[in-house]
Amino acid sequence: MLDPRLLRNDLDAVARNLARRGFVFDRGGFLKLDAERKRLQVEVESLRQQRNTRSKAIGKAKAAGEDIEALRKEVGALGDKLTKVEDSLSSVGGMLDEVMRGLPNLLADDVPDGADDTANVEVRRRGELPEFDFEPKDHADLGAALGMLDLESATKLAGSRFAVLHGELARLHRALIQFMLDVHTQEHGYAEAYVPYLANENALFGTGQLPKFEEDLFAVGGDGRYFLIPTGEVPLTNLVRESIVEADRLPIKLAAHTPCFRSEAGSYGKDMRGMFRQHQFEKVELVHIVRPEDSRAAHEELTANAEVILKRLDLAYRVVTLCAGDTGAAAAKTYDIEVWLPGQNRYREISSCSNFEAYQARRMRARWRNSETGRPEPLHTLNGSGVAAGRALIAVIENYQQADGSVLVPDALKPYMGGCEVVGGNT
RNA sequence: GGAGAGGUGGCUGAGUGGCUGAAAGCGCUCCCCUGCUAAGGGAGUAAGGGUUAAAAGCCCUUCGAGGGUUCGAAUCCCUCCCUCUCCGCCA
Repeated sequence: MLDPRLLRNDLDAVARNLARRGFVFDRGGFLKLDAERKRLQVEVESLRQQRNTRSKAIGKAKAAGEDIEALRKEVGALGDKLTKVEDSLSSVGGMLDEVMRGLPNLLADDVPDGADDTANVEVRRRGELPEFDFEPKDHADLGAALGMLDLESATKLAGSRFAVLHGELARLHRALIQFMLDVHTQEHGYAEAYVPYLANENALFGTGQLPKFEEDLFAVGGDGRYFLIPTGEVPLTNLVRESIVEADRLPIKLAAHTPCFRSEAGSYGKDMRGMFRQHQFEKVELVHIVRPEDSRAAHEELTANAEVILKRLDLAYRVVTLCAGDTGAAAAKTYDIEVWLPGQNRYREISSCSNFEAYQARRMRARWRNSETGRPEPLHTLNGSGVAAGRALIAVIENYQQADGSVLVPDALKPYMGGCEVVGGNT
């Protein structure tokens, strides 16, 4: 959500910023609704004040043993009128809320213009592209040949866009997760958390998945209204929902390994090969909760923390700044980290690191106590994958493949592989 | 799943129809006192919103959530959510 004060004071600037995303803001409609809201609210409050004081007068008169019948009638009429105006206010207020809730975040100044991912801007490249003296295969072929990536069984068990991993490949996947968690908690100062994999509507509203992106989520039946989390961001960030964090507790840096569930609605036919785009995947998520003045630096730090994982795995990658049209609705600015996949002969997204500034915090009512003003103010939230485990597995398979179809275990993962140095080395 | 108890400010905890946005205590902030420390004295200390360019002031709302009764609800009624205790079940 945006600062309502900013909307009132500098509507044109807000509209101009949102237009960069291609979002058309109906300024006239907003102004009309807001003026109506203001008028009704002033009236409601004035009527309430009258009712309150007259009701107290009844109490006094009654205590003094006076006749209160006339007063009671007068206040009763006041109450009827109040109810009517209140109804109008809540209807106008509801419309206004809907407009407010539907507004995307303001983009940071340094987000490049552009409509889609072709306009994203590369920030840096790291690592050497691997060279093969044979024709490299992609992970789907390699995994199938190893007998360790079993998409047919996954289809039988659940459907398309699921995977079953076997043996050393399953272990390699687990090793990646352990490795990433260890690096972030032991070297980057993140506190590890274990969190629910189901979230309620409030939590999903807080981080911005609801109400606009419900079709991307899996809903779960049962008494309550639950959804499978699409990312660990949802439980981690919502830890500060509806709370006021004392300044000396900031920054809060959290890391968690969670599965992620995405319906991938609207992506039919896209990335159908292998396990690149799945309904279920694992991820180590990093979240920062910071003071507003620190969020830009935290964004760089968070992104660098995720990059360390790829550096340690000796994987080539690049970092891109998403352009205006490609930046998610809740984010002010996003860096995507793209890892080199020899099987696709290009860089593909393996992490997305975003600064949400106060957007999620306003939706969550997550505040910190600013000692300079003494007031609770929205804090800033950030998150990024550090990194997606399923895609990291793909990257390792494709980058560490050998001519015979086996896969070398990267040095960084060896401590987690119980002596196994080559996946498929015995076959 | 069965039985019971309960959800009040940062915390503990009073409060069964009006003078209670809320006693008291703890914590915290500021001031006074004290050579330091400890102890003591005083004042302040919820959030959201409206009015305002902003503030001050004034006003409205909020005692788990949502409805209802009433001139008036933390207090009475209904529904839901959550927490705790005991029993059962279970990894």
